[in-house]
Amino acid sequence: MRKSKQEAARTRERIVEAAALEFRRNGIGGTGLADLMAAAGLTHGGFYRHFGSKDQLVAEACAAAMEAGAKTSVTALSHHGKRNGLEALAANYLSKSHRDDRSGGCPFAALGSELVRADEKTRAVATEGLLKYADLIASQLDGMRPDDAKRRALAALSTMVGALILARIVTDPKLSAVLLREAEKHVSAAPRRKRQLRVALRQDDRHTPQRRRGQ
Amino acid sequence: MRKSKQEAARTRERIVEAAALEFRRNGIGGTGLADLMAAAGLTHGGFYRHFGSKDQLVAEACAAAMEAGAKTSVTALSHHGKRNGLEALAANYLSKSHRDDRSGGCPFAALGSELVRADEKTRAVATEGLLKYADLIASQLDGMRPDDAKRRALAALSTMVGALILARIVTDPKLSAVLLREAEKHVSAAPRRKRQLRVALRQDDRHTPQRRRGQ
DNA sequence: TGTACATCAGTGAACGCGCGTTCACTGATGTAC
DNA sequence: TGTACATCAGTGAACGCGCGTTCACTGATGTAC
Repeated sequence: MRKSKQEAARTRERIVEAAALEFRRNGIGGTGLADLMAAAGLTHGGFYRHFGSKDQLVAEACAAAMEAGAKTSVTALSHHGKRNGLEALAANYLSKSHRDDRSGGCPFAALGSELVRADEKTRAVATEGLLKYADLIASQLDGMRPDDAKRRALAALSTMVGALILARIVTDPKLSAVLLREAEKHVSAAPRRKRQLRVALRQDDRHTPQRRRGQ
Repeated sequence: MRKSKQEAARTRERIVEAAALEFRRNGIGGTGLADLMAAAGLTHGGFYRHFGSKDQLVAEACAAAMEAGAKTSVTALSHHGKRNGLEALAANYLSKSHRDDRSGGCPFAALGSELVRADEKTRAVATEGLLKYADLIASQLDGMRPDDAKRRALAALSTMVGALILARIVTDPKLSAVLLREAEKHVSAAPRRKRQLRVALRQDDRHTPQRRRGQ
């Protein structure tokens, strides 16, 4: 029953992809290797031909989920309409469809409190993914100094992850929707508001010439 | 070996309190009933004299953790110095000591992604806790219409929960600190900024008489 | 290029282990008279 | 108030179960000559 190297490599990828889905759907602790291998179309015995332990798969599946999440966001960016990039990202992330699709969504929201207790390797992978995602957000914050943008991106990411988790926990659908909506407003409005404030204050300092003229 | 009703009631409370700690420390799935009963100074056999199932304990422990979390925040409010209430709450929640004390901290941050998969009863308890906590935050947002305050409180809570989870996952201590700091700035600065903006715009509309005078 | 042999991907049974849950038992507490 | 009995909090062994992991086995693939 030996398979070719090519086939074996494809099998391995299939296991990682199935794991990335199943871990996010049922949690890491809630997903058994037998179920997982079955989801990849295999029996559980073959698992250790590809991975040294479940923990190793966890790290790889986490990396795959991070990659997929970033890809989804890039797609959301390229497909958005008149809104700016940050608003498009926030609207996509804080949508009801994302809330209701745990297995295909953000790994931080799906696995957050399990990742806290994961081993060093997995947490390092998650850290790298977080930085990549933050950079993606920061790249959409034009008109800010790069390090300001990055810091603001981290705050935006915190808000999005927190809101998505809370929106998934809550039993009241209305409250769930409010959580998503308010986070979206908060995330996408803040930078504009800041700019607006800066403008307002500058006009104030300089005595708002345009309005003066009209007065 | 029968114990008096009073003693039994105290035992029950001890189990719930131990569970509230252990679940947050090791996760719900990661905490066995035997460990838990041992932590309460008992053997595991007696568990079912007090609870119908582990799930029932999960719901009660979740409620207890919510209660404790709210209490901590109220304490933080009463002990704060010159800062306003929201800043005191955010500083307390987003402190390194909270980050490093999972077992005594916010249940949403400690159990977030496990609560998503918890049963209806537990999620209802969590929902109630969330609303209580949001009200507490909202009560510190003076100068806003009550429903605006409540909505903003939900966004602030999302940011705090998300930031704390991410700060706990991340392997880089510097990044962890930045996550906390930026979230704190974001949460506690936003309302003030908004007020400032409103003031600036109003002054602008009314032609800022004071500044004019000095001009 | 053809042959003989080693490799190893995948199967399915089995391993020890810890889990949630059950149960017979103990003996102090609570209750009925 | 005292006595006899039922209750039941807590113990410790045992239950079936699913977990991660191991292993003997199969047979197609890869390799050495």
